[in-house]
Amino acid sequence: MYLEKQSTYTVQMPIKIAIVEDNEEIREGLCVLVDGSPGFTCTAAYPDAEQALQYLPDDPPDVVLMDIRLPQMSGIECVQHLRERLPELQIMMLTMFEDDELVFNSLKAGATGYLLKKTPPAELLDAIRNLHNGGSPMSSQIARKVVQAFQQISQSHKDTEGLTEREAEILAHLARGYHDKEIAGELFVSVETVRTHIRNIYKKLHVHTRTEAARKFYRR
Amino acid sequence: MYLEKQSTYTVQMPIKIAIVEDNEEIREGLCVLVDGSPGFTCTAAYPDAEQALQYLPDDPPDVVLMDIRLPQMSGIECVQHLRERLPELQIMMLTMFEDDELVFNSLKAGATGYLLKKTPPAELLDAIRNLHNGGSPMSSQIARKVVQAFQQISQSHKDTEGLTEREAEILAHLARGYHDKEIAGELFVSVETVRTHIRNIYKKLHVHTRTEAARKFYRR
DNA sequence: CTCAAAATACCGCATTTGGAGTATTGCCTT
DNA sequence: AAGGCAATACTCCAAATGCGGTATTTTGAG
Repeated sequence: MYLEKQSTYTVQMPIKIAIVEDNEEIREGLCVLVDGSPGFTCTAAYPDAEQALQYLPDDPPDVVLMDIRLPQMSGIECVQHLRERLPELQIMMLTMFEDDELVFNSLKAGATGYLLKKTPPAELLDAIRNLHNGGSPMSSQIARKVVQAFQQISQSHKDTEGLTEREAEILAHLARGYHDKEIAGELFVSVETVRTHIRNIYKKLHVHTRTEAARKFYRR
Repeated sequence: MYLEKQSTYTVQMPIKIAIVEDNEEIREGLCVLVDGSPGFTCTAAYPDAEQALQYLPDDPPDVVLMDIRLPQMSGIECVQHLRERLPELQIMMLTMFEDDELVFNSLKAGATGYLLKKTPPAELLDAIRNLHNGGSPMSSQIARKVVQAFQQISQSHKDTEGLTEREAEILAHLARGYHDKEIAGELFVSVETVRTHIRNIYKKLHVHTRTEAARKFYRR
């Protein structure tokens, strides 16, 4: 461990925050809240995605609070573009809705936090600190959605059930694009054996080509 | 809305909890904590995965607190098996470590919560309530890991960039396991055209077989 | 020990695939 | 008008694949 710049004697570098929100009341409210809290400073506030994209890169903040429903370009698109230009940027979606699609699309676009607007001020500040610290603050309800999507994607290898160990092994190689010959080499058996296994795999999975088999292997 | 059984006049059905943890001290501690808290009841506590699998289905709890590091069968395997038999079961991993692999494998296996053992009792109880209520309690640090994995999986369709529209269309068909002939039929062009496109796709994606191309299409 | 399943291996044959080259047409952009 | 790209289409050839058999050896459960 070595001493970090700000820990020498300065209290702490405040977390620089930018806000993208079309509703003036909310935007001002957030700005006042943030600026009035020790350890935070609001460096900019934009009423739409276009202005954010144009001016925000000139003075990149640490954290962006982003509304989803914006005029013209949506907050999600805005996240996508911001992330391309400023990969370090941490973005917290701040929205009225807990809609599945919106959550997923926001995360896919590159947001790393997702809170509802009704979140109490103290919690919001906690969450921002948290986000800046490498966490992904979100309600456990939202976390469940993410976990479920994650499970759905990761799992469903159940289609490969019924295969023997060896068959599964061969399917795994096949799915990576190897030729029969290469698989045979890897597993130290003859090509004919591999071919026999593959034909048995096809029967069990009810497919007729290796690409279909691979598809089942990677399933969705 | 209709009246639920327990809401008629009973205070609330306590949340039934089972514990799987090899360390006797911790196991007993959790048991006492849970049983001593209003709204919770500990219905069973097992020192290993085998006993949990054998006896737990006889009297299924609402929530299982599962240690990962167990003698013999690991907690993660145990989750997998429990989930197959009792799909309704909510399982919270309770462990010393915040290791990426362990988190992912736990979630893949079917756990929906993940907490560290150092979590204070009050928070633990909150989290259990939360889990039982459809949430996925986890620290925001762990949530970040999940989000990142999610993003990695969801994204990365960038590999198919550079392809023309037609090529992308053909790749999509190819990846579903269609033969050249079938693709040609679908798109009303000759097989030869399809073959030409496919060869161009191979060049652009730097692959040599359709399975590899499909792999890139489904990317991870 | 015995039976069955799994893994190994081979033959043969028709089809598909991968790779190379060439050519025509239409559509942009300059 | 000219050049470039995309889409279309064809030929030839070698290799890989899919599908039908059959057969031996190993392994594990009863």
